[in-house]
Amino acid sequence: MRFWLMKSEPDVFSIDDLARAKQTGWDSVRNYQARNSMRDDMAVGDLVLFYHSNAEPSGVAGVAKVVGPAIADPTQFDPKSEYHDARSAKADPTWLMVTVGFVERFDDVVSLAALKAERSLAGMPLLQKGQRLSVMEVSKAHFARVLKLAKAKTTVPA
DNA sequence: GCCAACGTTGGC
DNA sequence: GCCAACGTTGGC
Repeated sequence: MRFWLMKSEPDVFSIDDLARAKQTGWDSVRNYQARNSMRDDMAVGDLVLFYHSNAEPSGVAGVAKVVGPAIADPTQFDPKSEYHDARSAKADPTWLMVTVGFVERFDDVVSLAALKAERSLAGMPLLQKGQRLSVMEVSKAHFARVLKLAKAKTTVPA
């Protein structure tokens, strides 16, 4: 299995929203690299760090899990959606989404500052200058380290 | 609100 | 295919 980090603005959809909803289609991704990760590299059962961006503070707020494979993102076909894409054909959708389920909400967000202060996380893609991807892979070691910083109940399978 | 960094678009 | 202009992300 693989490990991931997915960003969401908590004003739009937070870890608490996911806890209430139990699961959600990770729609509205409009970046090809992120789409390709969902389409080609994510599998049901993979674990996800749920990251709050543009937040106070920004950081990892909990754990989620991939519970459904990449399927067409319905917002691309909705003319009323701000994510509508008139160029996308139903037979060959441009944009995809996986379904993500709730696993755990951390008692305290592991802030970006705390992640940066952790030397063993220095190689994390999230912490590299200029990166803006909303879906990115996390190594097992980095994933486990973040869980430890969060005093998480979730554990990484052996 | 500012702005650095990066992705996308479109003219040529 | 190049690259300038523009749009978006996201920390601060």
